[in-house]
Amino acid sequence: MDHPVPTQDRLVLVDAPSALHVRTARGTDAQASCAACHLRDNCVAVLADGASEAGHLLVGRRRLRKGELLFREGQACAYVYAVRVGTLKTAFTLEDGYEQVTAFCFAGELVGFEGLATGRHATFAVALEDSEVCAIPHAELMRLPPTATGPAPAARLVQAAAAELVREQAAKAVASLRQADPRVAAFLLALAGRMRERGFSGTQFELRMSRAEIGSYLGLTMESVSRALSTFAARGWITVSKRSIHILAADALECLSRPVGSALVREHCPAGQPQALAA
Amino acid sequence: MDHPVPTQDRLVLVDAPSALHVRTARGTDAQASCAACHLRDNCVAVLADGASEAGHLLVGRRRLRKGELLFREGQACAYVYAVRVGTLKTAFTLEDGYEQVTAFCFAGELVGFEGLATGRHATFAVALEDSEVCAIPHAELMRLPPTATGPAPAARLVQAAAAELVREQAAKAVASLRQADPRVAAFLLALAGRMRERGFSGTQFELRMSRAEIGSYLGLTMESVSRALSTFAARGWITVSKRSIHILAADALECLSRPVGSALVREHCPAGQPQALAA
DNA sequence: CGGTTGCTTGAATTTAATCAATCTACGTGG
DNA sequence: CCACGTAGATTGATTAAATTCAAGCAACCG
Repeated sequence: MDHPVPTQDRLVLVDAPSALHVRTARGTDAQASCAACHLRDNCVAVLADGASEAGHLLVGRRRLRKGELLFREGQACAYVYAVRVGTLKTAFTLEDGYEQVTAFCFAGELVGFEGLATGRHATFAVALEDSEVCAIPHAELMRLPPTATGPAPAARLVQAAAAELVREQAAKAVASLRQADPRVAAFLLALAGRMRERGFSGTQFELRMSRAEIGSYLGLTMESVSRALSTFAARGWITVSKRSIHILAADALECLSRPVGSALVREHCPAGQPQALAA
Repeated sequence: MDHPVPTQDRLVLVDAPSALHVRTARGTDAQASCAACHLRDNCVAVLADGASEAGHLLVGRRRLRKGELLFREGQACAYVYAVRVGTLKTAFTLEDGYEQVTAFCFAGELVGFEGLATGRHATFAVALEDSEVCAIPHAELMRLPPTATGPAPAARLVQAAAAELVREQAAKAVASLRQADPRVAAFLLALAGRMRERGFSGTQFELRMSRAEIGSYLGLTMESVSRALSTFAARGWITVSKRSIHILAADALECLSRPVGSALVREHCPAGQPQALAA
């Protein structure tokens, strides 16, 4: 059975029209306003803020300990989640019990989107470290009108969905690379880029996921991932110590990860100007 | 420069508040109402209809000849397209000039979504056969209020985006399978399923894309795709003649395509079922 | 008819998966 | 406090598979 609100024992949600608040059982108000959030400029879910003045939007926070589930496969989807702190992964279970990792989600990114398709989550989400998320009730969000400062939240949600789609397509392209090393290199670079976007170091960071999870995500075995990392380290491109990564030669990785296409000719676009929407 | 409307020389769009019409230069009105569309029940873009009574929505049709581009990479994205007739592919160009196919789009499906992320298309779309699409101006669509018959078009757009995302994740999972045959099997089954959804035969159909395109999509070489198809045919699971496919043993394909993880594997197919390529 | 495109098939090569052993860090319980 | 078990990671040897290179075939088109 699904809970109307992802309450944690000590977390109670209240309607807060002008500023988003979460009242905890401790009696303190956890500031849930996007305006005050440290992710203000990077969070996709800022869509939920600003809009709140016009309507009633209950945005709750939820703290997750490492390994804790945010939602499961098949669970009714009432919320879209914005990661505030930490890292999650989403995955689905294959018939043999093996799990296929579909995404890693960092602070400022949305999770649980896919559930909007059918109203039930197609994947499950797990915290890879202690994390905190904002739970945004998407049905209510969709009803909110445009704000003075921007388009309707719905539009921003669509935009976020499309961005997610693009990211997914890019990830699929990486997984389609035929060799292991380029895939891992591309993975590292993508990770570094996302870190940098969030204001963290793009050259030195901690992997929050296991080799096996990376492997699942990339379509490789754990061993292949490990070997690729070792290879990069042996060439002096990175240093690896357990899950701590230091990128020394991003350009070398970049060069390696550069996709080399399969033998597919550009049949439809002969040299010169590709034929398009006739002017 | 981008065009406010994807006009074709002989296609002129008119505002039609109560029913969506396209006036062609020939002077005839092409019925563009979703209500009268043969895809009525299957088209994701029905979201554009019904809503039209409340506001003004210009929906244009565009006919594409085989090989013609619907939009290019980098082009400003003013429309989301619904495929009415035919098949398209979307792809992006890799640095070496080869193309990475991201999706195949059949009648009743949406194309061009990814452009909403940044306002510019991340992929290009090409007709794989003579096709016809509806061009839906998404900015206008987003402004439309909820209809009597259902939620706001915006909500349905979000839903469609999420569905697209789920599809993409599933496709990525297929591309992550470590062997070629399961990938091709999964591809065939997915294709068959989509055909069936549209009311076509799920066992006998025509591939609209080349082996190379399938390969790009699946992360395989053309040769591997060809070999997989030959193998299936040799086992009597399908018949292949050029691009015509006849599925004889969907269950065998199903069993083969069932994703198998690495270390956690415990198999899997019930006794009697073809276990793998072992004859 | 000759050239092109797409597809199939074969043989050699390259590469990742698999199987297996080892090592470390870590938490638990004696 | 330390032995112990476990989980994650690394590395090596072997095997299995896809890619690559190459040849040939069939359909199509100007």
